Formats: sequence, structure tokens, C-alpha cells
Amino acid sequence: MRDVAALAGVSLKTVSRVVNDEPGVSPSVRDRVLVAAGRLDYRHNLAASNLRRGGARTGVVGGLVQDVGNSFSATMLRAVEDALRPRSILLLAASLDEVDVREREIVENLLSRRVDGLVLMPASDRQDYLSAEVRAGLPIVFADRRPAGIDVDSVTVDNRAGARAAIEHLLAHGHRRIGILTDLASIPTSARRVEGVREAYAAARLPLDDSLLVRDIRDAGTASTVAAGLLDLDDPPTAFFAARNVIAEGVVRELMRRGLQRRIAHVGFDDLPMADLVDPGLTVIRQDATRLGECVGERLLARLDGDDSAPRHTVFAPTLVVRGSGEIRPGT
Amino acid sequence: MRDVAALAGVSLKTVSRVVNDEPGVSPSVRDRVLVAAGRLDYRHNLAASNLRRGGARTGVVGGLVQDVGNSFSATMLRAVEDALRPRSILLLAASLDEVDVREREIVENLLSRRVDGLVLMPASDRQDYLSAEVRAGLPIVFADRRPAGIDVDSVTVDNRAGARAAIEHLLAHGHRRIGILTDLASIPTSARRVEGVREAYAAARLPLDDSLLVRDIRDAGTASTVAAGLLDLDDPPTAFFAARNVIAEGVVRELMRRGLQRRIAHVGFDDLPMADLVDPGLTVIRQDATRLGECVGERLLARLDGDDSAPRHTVFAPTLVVRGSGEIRPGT
DNA sequence: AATGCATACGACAACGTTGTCAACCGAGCT
DNA sequence: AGCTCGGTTGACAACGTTGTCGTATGCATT
Repeated sequence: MRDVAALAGVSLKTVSRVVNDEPGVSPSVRDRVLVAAGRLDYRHNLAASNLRRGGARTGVVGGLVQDVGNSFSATMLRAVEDALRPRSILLLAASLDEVDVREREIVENLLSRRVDGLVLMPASDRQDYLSAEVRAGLPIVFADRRPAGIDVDSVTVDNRAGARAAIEHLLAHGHRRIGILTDLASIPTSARRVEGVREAYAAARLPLDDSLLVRDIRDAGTASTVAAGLLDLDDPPTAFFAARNVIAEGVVRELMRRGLQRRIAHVGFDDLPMADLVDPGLTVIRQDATRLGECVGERLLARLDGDDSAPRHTVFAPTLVVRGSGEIRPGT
Repeated sequence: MRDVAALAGVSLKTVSRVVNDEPGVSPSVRDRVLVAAGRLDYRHNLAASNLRRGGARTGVVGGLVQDVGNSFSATMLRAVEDALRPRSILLLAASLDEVDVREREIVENLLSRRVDGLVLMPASDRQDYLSAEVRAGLPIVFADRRPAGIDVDSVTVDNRAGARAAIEHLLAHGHRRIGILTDLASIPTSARRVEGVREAYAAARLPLDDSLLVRDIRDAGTASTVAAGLLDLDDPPTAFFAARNVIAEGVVRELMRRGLQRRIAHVGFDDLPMADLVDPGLTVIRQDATRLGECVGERLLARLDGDDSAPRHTVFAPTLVVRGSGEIRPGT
């Protein structure tokens, strides 16, 4: 900027006025400055500008999700991005992969960068390390998971009710032995779904065979292997509940491999792009990632606009989408 | 920081030494400073630090893709993120949606923020507005599309060869009327694929019926509609080539709706998560988004490490994945 | 006792900006 | 001629840090 000022024969402040489109600069001077800036490849330094302007906004919010590449996380992030675009707020995105120390590290990093807000799909089980920021009024919105240890906005899905609906659907179709494949037990989302499963059994006054409940499944390949193991039991399940999208994918693959896709029922949690195109169509508990993301974005903007009302916890009800796989009766 | 210094009864510089883990601070003073910092909710300000340290790194790179929510873009970004994580470099992600002014705006914004590098899946047809940055040595890597107007690293797939392989595969199976559904003609990627189609026809000395070539298809719904229109012709196609993942999804859906999925052949470009699970399995030209992203990340790191060799253009060969839908013969 | 030396700490300037305030200029007024 | 006034422009400090250099202290050496 100093060089531009020198080349244009004006003061620093005048260059500042020009790059900020402030009034009170004669057209001829403005032109001289712009030419000089162009010739010197000058770029305005937003960091210095933000620093000088004091507590002003940086125009960046952090978006920490489970996996930027997963369709659920990615779709949600996209919706958040769309909500922020009108204000030209950028998104600093990162994947946590359920690793809690990574969450801590990245959050600290983002806070040092003075992000204007945080969207968090946490990997940790408590987030009290954020309490200073909460006190300071930093906008934080939890996505897909509830905060623990601090009280801030959250937008989640009723996982318990969704899982319960899935199991009730299968029970209603006559199934009594249901293979239940679920994610890391440490993830609250996953824990809630297991609770929903137990609730459904309890409500139906039926016993849940714990040997059919397998936890800590992280990818489609493992899901296939686990499904295979259950199918090889002497008394195999007549139905599966896959508590996450990649798990459902693995189960479908194993059922197809064995040609059992029309004989073993299957309900997934979380929709997959082509779930309606497999045969039979995959019955799922759908959670609308776009709607969730929109709501997260909305909350964040409200907080950025100074809304300091009590934290709001929005819970969306997931919906059962009937497509065929979940309506197969035992012994077909 | 001033407050922390005052509370701890030390100078600014000493606090700076403590927060930066510099040597030469006695344990007792260090403790006093840390306690004071904790009590005052002090956070180190990275922007000010970077400013003072001069041209040092900001630890952020921009990642501009077509759509953060699309599986191809998202998977690629994820791979880039993984490559950058060991250096704790963060990714500022944004979707361009093929809107070229948005690309300009966001890139300018990122440059003002002094990002350390740029990953760009461009929406514009020329990027000469970046030439000053190229001259200045800013690491820029193009993903999935070649740069135009500037010369920087790029990592792409051979779209022409991929499309040609798809058409040759269908021609080899006896098809002569192939419905070709493709994305915006203005996207170079898309244009290359159409070139590949023409090449295949030319090599086989067969005429290409332009009425079967439909461009500017942006989503699965439109793809379904277009496929329906072609199927309703007096002389309908016996095969489809869907030149992008969402288009393939739409075509599959329409074929299934009409129960034609075993009678009309279909080859897609770009894999879909469950493409092997539909019946018949979807034959595709697969491009490995993860591998592409890894390569982009690698190039970026090399440039960040000072590699100033001539720009490298890595081209991956997409592979034909045979699953059934592409091997149906006409008149089955 | 005088010297050397390492260790711990602080004063100050600078990074690239911008808000504040003062200075200048020519035009229009009394 | 002296005045005010709106429109331009510039000097300076400050934002929160850190690199440089200087100073003070304690301790071992001669």
C-alpha cells in the first residue's frame, strides 16, 4: 500500500479510501491510485484490515463435520454454505472422523483465527472447552448432535424415534430376529439409535437378542462381513436394521451377493442417493440433510445478527420411506 | 495480551514468549502468565501474529469446487484435506455451481485473505485474472479441469478417452442409435466428453445422429425427462451414454420406471456409490476422485515446499467398469 | 575485587491497515 | 479584503503481535 501511495503520489490514507470505496476522493486521484495498484499487483490485505478495524467480523465460519466426503455431511455443509453466501461468509471446512483430539485442535485453531462462528458436528463427548467462547457470545450451532457441557443452539434428528420406527416397522411385519448393525457406541447419535431399538422391543414386550446387535461398524466392507457372520448363524436373522448409510450399503451388497435381497428384510437409517433404484428398493428412515443444514445456517445467521435469546434445540423427525426391502415378511 | 501481561506482572514480550513456547522464560513466570491467560480467557490472535511475522504462511488454502455437496467434488476435497492435515493447513471450501462471476469473487476474497494456495475446479473459461498471483508464485492447482490463460499445475482425467471408450463399448455391442446426455456445453470437461463421443463415431466410420445428443442437462430430474423424450421417438435409441453421475442416475430411474433396464443398454461417466447394486449393475467409466484429490494435495504441498519447476499436467486414465448395463445388445 | 558470561526479562519498532482530526484549497459570501 | 464553507487530502496513532537489541541479575572465573 505504501508503494502504491508513492507511485500514485498520494498518501497512504488516500489509497485506503480508494480501495474501500470511500467517498471524498476526486476521480482523477482515484484513477491514479487504481492504475498504480494495478501496476504493482497490489492486493488489499484483509487480515490487517480486520485487525485495525478492531473486533469487526472476519467473514469466516468454521464447519467441522464427521467427514467432508460423506454424503450426509457434505449435503449439510452445502446447505450451510448456501445460507451464508448472501453475506459472503466463507466456510472453513474440516473432517473430524470421530477423533476428539482433532476436534479440539481444529477448534482452537479456528478460534485463534477469530472465526465469526462455528458449526460443529462434534466428535468429543463433552465440549466444555468452549465455555469461554459461549460466554463471550460466539455463535455456535451444533449439527446432528446435541452439545454436552455447554448450552448452545443445536439442530438434530430424533434418532431414537427414527430407530424405534424402523424396528416397529420390522416387528409389525412379523420379524422377531433382527440383525442390528450400528456405528461406534461412543457416538451419541449411534447410542440414541440403539436406545430407540430397545424401546421398540420393550414396547412390544419382546426380548432383544444382544447377539444380533453389533456395534462399532465404521464402513461398508465391515458391514458386509458382519452381515455375513449373522447370516451364517444356525438361527440367522430374518431382517436387518442398518443404523447408518454406509452400513446399509454393505448389508445390501452382502444380501445381493447371496441372492437374499427378496427374502431378508432390510431397513436403513439415512438415505442413499440410489436407494430407490436397487431391487427391491431400500426402505429407509430418511433424515433430510439439506433441511438440517438450512436450519443450521439460519440459526447461525440469527446469532450473527445479535439474537441472544436462550439456545434453541431444533429436532427434526426423520421419516420412514417405504420402498420394498423393509416390507418383506419372514420366511418368504 | 496487554491485560495478561499486566495481570501477570510481566511485559508483553514475555507473554508472547510463553504463548509461543519460546525458551528463556523461568518456570515460575511461565506459570504466572498461563494462569493470567486462563483467567482472562485470552486467545492468541493468529491474524496479528501472521501480520507481524511478515510474509509467513497463513495455514489456509482455498478449495473451490463445482459443488461441495456432490459426491465427486466432496470426495476429492476430502482427499485434499487429508493431504494437508499433517501440516495443519485448513481448507476454505466453496461451491461455484458453474457460475463464473462467483469464481472471481471468491478467488479475490481468498487472495485478500492471503491464502497459502488454491485448489480450483474452475467455472470460468479463462483464468487470466490470476496471472499476477501465478507470477508471484502462489501455489495453484487445477482439479478436474485444465487451466486456460495461465499455466499452472493441473490434475485431470482424460475425458475424451473415457467418453470414447464408453461409445466404443456400446458400438462393439452392436448399438447404432445411442442417446447421449451431457452437461452444460460450456464446461470444458463436458465438451471433451462430447469430442470423445464424436471421435468414437468417426473412428468407426459411423454417422452421429445429432438429434440423439442432448446437452445442458444439470440434474437427475431433467435427465429422466430427456431420456423419456428420446425413448418416445419413433426410432428410439437402443442405448444411453450418460456423461455425468447425476445424469446416469436420472436415466436409470427412467429406464426402471419403464421396465426397460434389461433391454436398453446404458453406460455412465463417473461412478455412483451404489452403481454395483442396481440390477443390472451400471457399467461406468470410473474416475477415481480420491486418487485425483491425493494427487492435487501432493502437488500443492510440493509447491508450498518451494518446488518451482514447470507446471505439471497430470492426466489420469478413467477405467471402464463392466457391470451389466453396458453389455446389453440391441433388440434384447 | 574485578571480570566474564549465561540467563531472564523488557523497551521499542514494525507488520498493513484505517479512524480521527487537522490542514489545505478555491468558491461564494458580506 | 476578509470570511466561511464544502470538498479533498494528509499526518498520526492504533489494532495485537513478534524480532531485535539492550539491560539487569546471579554466578563462576581470574
